[in-house]
Amino acid sequence: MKILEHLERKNIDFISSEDLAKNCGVNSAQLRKDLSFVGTLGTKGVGYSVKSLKFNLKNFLGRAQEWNLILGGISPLGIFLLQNKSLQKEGFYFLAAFDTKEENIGKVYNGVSVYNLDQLSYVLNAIKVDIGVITTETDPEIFLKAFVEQGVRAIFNLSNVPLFAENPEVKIENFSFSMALTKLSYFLKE
Amino acid sequence: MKILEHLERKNIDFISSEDLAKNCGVNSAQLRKDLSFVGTLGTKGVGYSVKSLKFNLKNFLGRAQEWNLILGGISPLGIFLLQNKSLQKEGFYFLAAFDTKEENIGKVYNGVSVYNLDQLSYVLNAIKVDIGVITTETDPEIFLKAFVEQGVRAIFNLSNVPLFAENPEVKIENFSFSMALTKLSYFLKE
DNA sequence: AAGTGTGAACTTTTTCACAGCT
DNA sequence: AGCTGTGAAAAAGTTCACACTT
Repeated sequence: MKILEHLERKNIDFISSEDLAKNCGVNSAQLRKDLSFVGTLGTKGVGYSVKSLKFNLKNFLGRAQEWNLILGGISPLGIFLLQNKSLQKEGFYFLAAFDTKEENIGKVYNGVSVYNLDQLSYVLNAIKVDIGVITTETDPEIFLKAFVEQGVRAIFNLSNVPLFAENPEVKIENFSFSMALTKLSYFLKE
Repeated sequence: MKILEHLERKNIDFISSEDLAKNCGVNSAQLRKDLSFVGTLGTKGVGYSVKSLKFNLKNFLGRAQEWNLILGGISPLGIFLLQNKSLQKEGFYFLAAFDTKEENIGKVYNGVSVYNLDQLSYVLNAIKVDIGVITTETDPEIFLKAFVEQGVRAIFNLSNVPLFAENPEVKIENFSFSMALTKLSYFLKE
């Protein structure tokens, strides 16, 4: 996606799987097979149109539309995400934030109000939410449970404790900085 | 790791691969095979000692020691990382930050000074650096190139453009919030 | 009895290689 | 001539199932 935009900026209109694969750090057959899963996107003897590939990929990945998010947990990372405008540019909008600590309730970050987690079902009556983002430092399970109970089917978990969904209807994406850095520390250690 | 600490807090001393696998959302045979790669850690008929497993895993993953980081790019995310104390608790220490914009040079965030990228080799004379963290919003390649040239072998790339190392001696870990959220948007789109 | 460690079977992913379109 | 789309082959990863240890 970002690579295609990069190519677009360089005014490259068409690209072969070979060249694109090099940009992505993968094998060209791999890339062709993956793209063929999206649809018949290339032209034999020519390659892929950067513009149309971007369009098709965007649709396929669900990035042609906008998505509504809620935040669980007013941590430094949570506040960072609310204040950061770049996710909005990508089509991801925070509509509300929730916390359990009384001192945080009622605060407003970049136009997003913080509600008590108790109010979740009440607030979700008024808005349609696609993704719940959990950034609390303690007890992420509380937010997971509450979000899933209220019908949120996609969870982005940025707390330090990895979460796993028993319900296959719910998709959880886990990420933590220390986990990512651990992969590098393992590499450095040989 | 975090799961083991969680168990420790619950005063669980020994755990079977079956139970631990449930906590990790994986198959128990998988878990046993993975752990056997680390060493002979379990006791037949009993299971794994949580404490000793944590110790062995920490060593294996290179997390028994501390690591020195440098930051490339004074973006909101970069400033967040410098100010956030939780990575220090995990043994990851930022020693210096680099930027190309004159207005940022000389600033200090949480005790970490911002230098001009030109000064990289000079600064690295004085300190040993393990991991370069790139958080710039534009031209992450500039930082990648400079870091790798100065012998940094592990790169954590948080810019929006994924990076790939041609040199197999260098390990790059890519992450972006929009990429992670895209996985969820794809899931929601079916 | 309980539960590890691990070969063997199975499944998935990746790569090769080439027929066929432009 | 150049490059895609895709079967077939190879490699990698996962699960089963059980001998063996405490």
